[in-house]
Amino acid sequence: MHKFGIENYIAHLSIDCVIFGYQNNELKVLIAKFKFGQNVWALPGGHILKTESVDKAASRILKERTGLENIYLEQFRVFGDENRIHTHNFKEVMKEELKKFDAQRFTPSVIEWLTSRFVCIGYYALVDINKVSPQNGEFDEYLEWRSVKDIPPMTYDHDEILTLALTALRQNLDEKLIGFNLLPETFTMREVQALYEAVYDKPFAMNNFQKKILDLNVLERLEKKFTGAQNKAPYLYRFKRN
Amino acid sequence: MHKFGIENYIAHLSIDCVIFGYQNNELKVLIAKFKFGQNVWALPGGHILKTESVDKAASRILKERTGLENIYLEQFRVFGDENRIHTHNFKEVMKEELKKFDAQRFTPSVIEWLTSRFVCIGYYALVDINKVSPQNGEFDEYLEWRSVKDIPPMTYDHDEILTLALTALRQNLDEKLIGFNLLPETFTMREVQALYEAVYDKPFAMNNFQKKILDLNVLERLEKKFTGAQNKAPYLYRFKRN
DNA sequence: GCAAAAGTGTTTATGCTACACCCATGA
DNA sequence: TCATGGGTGTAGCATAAACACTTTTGC
Repeated sequence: MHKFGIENYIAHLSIDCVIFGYQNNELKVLIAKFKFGQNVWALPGGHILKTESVDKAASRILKERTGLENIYLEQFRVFGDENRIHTHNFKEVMKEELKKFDAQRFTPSVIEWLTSRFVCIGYYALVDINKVSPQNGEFDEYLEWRSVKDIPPMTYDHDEILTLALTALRQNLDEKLIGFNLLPETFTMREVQALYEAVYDKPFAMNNFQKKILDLNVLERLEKKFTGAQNKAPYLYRFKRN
Repeated sequence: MHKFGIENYIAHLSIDCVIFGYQNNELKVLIAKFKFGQNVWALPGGHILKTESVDKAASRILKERTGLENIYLEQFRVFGDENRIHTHNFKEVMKEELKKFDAQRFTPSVIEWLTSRFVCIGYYALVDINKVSPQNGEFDEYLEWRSVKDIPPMTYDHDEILTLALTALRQNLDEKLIGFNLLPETFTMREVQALYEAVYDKPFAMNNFQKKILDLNVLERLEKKFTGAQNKAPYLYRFKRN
């Protein structure tokens, strides 16, 4: 493999992505376990080509990790502390490990570039978890969907980035109707409610919730869904396409 | 003057500031008229030192232009289009003018650096307009407070940056109680209302507005303000410090 | 029929809007 | 005493929360 092409990317500026999915009544985040170090976790991220827009870079990075295009993506904050990388212990581990990893590809100057100070643009993404086939990045041992309630400590300031992404998601879920990006094509009202409960980590009353969602006038009711359970079959809904 | 120290700054990353003030019942923005070109206007901006945080860079830039410290500042969006500078006519004007301006200070490599592709972090600031003494930047002929309703076309995508700053301000004014940063130490309820009317560009009913603001429980009522007008003297208020 | 969960209707509380009214001030 | 604008109270409306009830499904 040829040398890592630092000259193609904007230096000192990176993107980190908080990829939200929803499964088994839990809000989940796709995080990466590194090959380096012991039990080192991080948010998927990447760099911006000198010739591409920041938004396109985020889409590209998302596609590389999930295989999906046209993902719902939202830029939510810049993390620009001067010490967010510099004072972190993991920086030195990273330097050592990169050297051992592939000396051809990661020359001293590349390693210096990769471990220098970075300003990070935080994006969050909403995906239908069933459609995603996670793809390891170059430094990833594997990717894993983890409940937001069970996130291991992550490198640098990634814990803070996740926290603020969740805050931004909560603020936008209602207003921008983005929650439906987390659900499959058709879904029951109960599933929408369970999603909201997972995001906000609190219960909603069924009748009021249903009224609120239907009053948004963005769903169309389809046929009933017979599950074989001995109770009334719930209706399926679909997001209206105008 | 010595050479412009590009080596001290992060390349391809800049900050632009929308500085809001309030005067004569109008919401105003501090914008700069350039020495270069004809009638060229821009938002105040600057670069980020390699050793300083993004937030501190924004504070520094604000202090350079307004003389104020501890300004209310909010990062609201990143502008990362790959062509936001590149395809803009003004880029070529800028290159020419910088060369003529000071060939010692603006060497070809510095000019190349300054007119290359930039990703911009947008901040908005709220200031008490009476406390500000505008200071010209290096390229500014003068700075001017202009009503948001009377902004001349600005360079690059600065018009869009201003529009989105105003959107962000409107979203935050209520929730974060930031509006009081635009007012002097003490003020009447009528003045608060006029400020809100200027920001949202719509009228509010006096009694309901007063109730809403007082219910926030963040103001303390002081003595009356006698203006000599032949009507009931309004109370002065002050923002509570806890 | 019965348990389980879906779905709907009604009442209550809350907050916002609109209207009506009173009060202080200086000429 | 009057015009002017400040300040307060209350009724009406719309929205949201709480409570109660009916319906469907498979055993």
